[in-house]
Amino acid sequence: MKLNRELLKGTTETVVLAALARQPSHGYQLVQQLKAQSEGIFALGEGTLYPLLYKLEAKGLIRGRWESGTGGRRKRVYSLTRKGHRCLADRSAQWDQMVRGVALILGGKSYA
Amino acid sequence: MKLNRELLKGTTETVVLAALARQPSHGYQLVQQLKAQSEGIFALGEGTLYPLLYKLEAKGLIRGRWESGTGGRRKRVYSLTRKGHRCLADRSAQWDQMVRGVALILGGKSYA
DNA sequence: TATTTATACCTCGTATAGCAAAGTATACGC
DNA sequence: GCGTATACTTTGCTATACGAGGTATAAATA
Repeated sequence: MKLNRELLKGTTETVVLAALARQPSHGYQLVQQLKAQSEGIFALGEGTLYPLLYKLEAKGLIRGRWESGTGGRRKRVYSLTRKGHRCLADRSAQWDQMVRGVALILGGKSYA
Repeated sequence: MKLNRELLKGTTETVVLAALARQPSHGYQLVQQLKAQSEGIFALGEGTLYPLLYKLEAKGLIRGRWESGTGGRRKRVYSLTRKGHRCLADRSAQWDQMVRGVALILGGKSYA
């Protein structure tokens, strides 16, 4: 099932923060991790993820460090800052509220 | 708790369809119903709702009829079309998928 | 009667998220 | 040497939601 693009908005930041909270990671890896761990729901394009990472870093929620792994191929590994952890907690709570709000309207009906 | 604006994106259409499925209603009434029924989560502005209703009608998901109630104050009452019911079923399923996907990433942790 | 408040609708400009597409560059297998 | 996978970067596009303003009528109140 292809999800409505708009549905993802606002949650993307949250899932990226959550993924980085579990384990520091770099962009290319994140794209694949998120897709795999969410069973294809969060199949972010690179054009979505990289600008998002820059924004999160500019906001001080994550910090990136250049690493030159095997050979010389550089990659930028991001991890959550303390501020990022606080933000994740907040976003997570907001998400719960959101789910609750939708449930109140949809009211458990299936509409199927 | 003030929700991130972006979080609402994509769900707004769904909750409006769901509200109209329960009971035909007009714009001004919908704004208040949604706010009340969702405990303040879906506090849509009129500048959000009215254009949304026009779009839903243009897509054939809802149909509006002018009614002149008490006195001469006109109001436009919307109800779901058959296509609207099908769309709601689809949106509802997408929402469930979405919630499932986020749960897979956030993994039940509280982050609090 | 005059004024305020509530009802009800309409519209424009702005901010921003996510995406597709294109580009750059290095490492690895064949 | 050549294709593929890795890894990062940037640009332009579309769509959504919102704030702020506007119009107009009915009801309440002073």
